[in-house]
Amino acid sequence: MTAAERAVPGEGTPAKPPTIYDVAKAAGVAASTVSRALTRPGRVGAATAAHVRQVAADMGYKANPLGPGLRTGRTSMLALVVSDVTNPFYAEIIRGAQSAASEAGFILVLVNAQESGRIERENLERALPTIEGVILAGTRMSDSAIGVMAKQRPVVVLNRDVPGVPGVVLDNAEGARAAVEHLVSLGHRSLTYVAGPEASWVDGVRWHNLRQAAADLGCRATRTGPRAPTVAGGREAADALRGTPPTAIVAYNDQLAIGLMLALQNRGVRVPEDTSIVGFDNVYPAQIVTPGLTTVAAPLRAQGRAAANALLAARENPEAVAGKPRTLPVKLVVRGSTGPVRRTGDR
Amino acid sequence: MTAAERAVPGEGTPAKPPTIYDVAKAAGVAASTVSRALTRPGRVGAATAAHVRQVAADMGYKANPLGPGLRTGRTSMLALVVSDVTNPFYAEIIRGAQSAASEAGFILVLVNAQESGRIERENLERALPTIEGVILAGTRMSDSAIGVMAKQRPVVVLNRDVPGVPGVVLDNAEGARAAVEHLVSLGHRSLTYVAGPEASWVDGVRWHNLRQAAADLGCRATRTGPRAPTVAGGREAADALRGTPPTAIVAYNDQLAIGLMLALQNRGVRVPEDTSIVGFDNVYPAQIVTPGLTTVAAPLRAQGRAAANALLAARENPEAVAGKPRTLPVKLVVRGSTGPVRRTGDR
DNA sequence: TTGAAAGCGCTAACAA
DNA sequence: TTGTTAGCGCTTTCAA
Repeated sequence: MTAAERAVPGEGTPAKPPTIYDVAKAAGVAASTVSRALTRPGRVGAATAAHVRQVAADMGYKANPLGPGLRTGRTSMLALVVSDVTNPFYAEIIRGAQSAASEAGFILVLVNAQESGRIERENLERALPTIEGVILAGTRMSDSAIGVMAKQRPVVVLNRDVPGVPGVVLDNAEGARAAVEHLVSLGHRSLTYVAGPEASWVDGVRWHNLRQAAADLGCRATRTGPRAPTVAGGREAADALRGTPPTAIVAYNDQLAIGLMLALQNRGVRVPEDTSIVGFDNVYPAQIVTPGLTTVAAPLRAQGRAAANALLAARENPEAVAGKPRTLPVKLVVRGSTGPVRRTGDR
Repeated sequence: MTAAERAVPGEGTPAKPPTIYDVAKAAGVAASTVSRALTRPGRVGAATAAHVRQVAADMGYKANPLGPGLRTGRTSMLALVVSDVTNPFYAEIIRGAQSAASEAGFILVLVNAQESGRIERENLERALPTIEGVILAGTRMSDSAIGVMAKQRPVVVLNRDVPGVPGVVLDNAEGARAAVEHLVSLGHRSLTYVAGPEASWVDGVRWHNLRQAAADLGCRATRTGPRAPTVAGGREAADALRGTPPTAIVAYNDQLAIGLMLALQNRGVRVPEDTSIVGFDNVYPAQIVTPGLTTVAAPLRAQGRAAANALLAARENPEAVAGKPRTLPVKLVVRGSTGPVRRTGDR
């Protein structure tokens, strides 16, 4: 009986996938022998192994990871938590985590928080017993809640420094410096930072580094916000910028920068002639707006990969990965949204 | 002993989540009683039930779905297959499927094909034994391969008509008609359709309907392509459009339309003054480009939800859902990329 | 109303 | 080298 024959029995009745016992019976050996032949080829007679593998292949047998998972807790599943799947920021992170996971034979469970702490908690709790580790790409959990979870399962945090929990962050200092240097080289002597969410660790770091770099390079830096890290938030920020807008704006992220740019343009402000705008992340839409957005590019996909790999490493050896978060380099991508200062010394 | 105390025992040693036996022992009842108290409150004494629930809550007990999953195959997991997570087209679909799944107490496993049939097959095979059903949002599988899989697990296909497999499609006829009507009302008397991938079911349907609508409304329709359904594909299409571009272009999807628009603008073509452009889907970037893209909006999130719900329904009653795919309405969103014809009768 | 026991698919440990 | 057995966490019989 071939795989195809088994797969299409009556008609509507979904054919159950074959179990290891089906294979064992068909091959005339014990189930443990099948298991060994498939997972530990060395520990079984060559002829038997070949035969078993042949039979298993014919039947289309796939070991159900739930079986051993029950014993060992090894389900070959990882969870990735994002605050909103719809946010392009997560797209490349998801992709990176996905491919690293699947290369290691793992399945990726996507937990979408839908920007709600409650939904995040519910979904994560539901997934938790099933999975072997968690990547927190965007979360509303507190540091202490993360710490508690990290006691139960390996956890890797992205773009956040949670003491005692391994993390992958970006070189925000370098990014801020590059952005300011670029603006200064264009003749800008002051800039306005449009802040993101108040609670955001990254926001604090970015503003700190920006101010630092500005001070070092003789540039005045002011801060406005906080705003939601979205296009809508950017539009609001533009509305709040009454009168003549600043000559240079650095936004918390690309989404905010794009909203800002669109709203300012709508108001008749020319970008970059009147106002230069810089974002962070180099999200996909940044290259699609007109003019293209100058931005501090984050290696998003690499970040996703790094997170998944760190998790897999933590699974093997929980002690090894703790400590300082891993820092990934960033680089400034210059597009059309930044240009030389035109106006001189306005307020 | 409270949940917190159990959660943080030694230090580094990850605390195992409590099993039903832990709860049973703590509550002084049999495991089966715990199970009943938690899942079938009616079939257990009121006092016992309350007590057990209290103890379970204190210990932070969550039933591990893998246990019963082993018996019944009910793992409370659904898989969603997309050809590329990075594609904004899938963002809202993922979100819709995710929320419908999690409302039903299901976990969503994300299978990313990375535009490769091989990777898709590997990832899906790995996930298959674990999951209860599959949503194929974007797949390279053949109709027959899908049919075979549908015999083993409930399957729902998006934007494709696979005989015998439940599906959720868009009202492409209505969409095409709306697009053509809009263009005709602006004075356009001819349009060019830039086709998407050759193998795409949707592409065929869109072109067919477009031609039909154009014929009905006295408009000439020509076709060019096929192109990759991406911004890059759109740029290539623009390059291939030598000489004066058509006065009206309808693209296979928004991505293609955006690439087309950016490349044409780059070449000095004004949109919509020289050329009007219409896309399909109303993907997020469509509202961010300048001018905004006129597009046939698909209820992407609703589609994701509908697919997940159809899958859950199929799980209960496999026979009920087969038959004609469910059709979701679309509507034209008019933005700045379309305008009245300026030039007259150029070839 | 409650408890005891069996079994889901698999593999590790023990026997032969 | 191979087979037998036990047990992972849970629910569902079957008994009490």
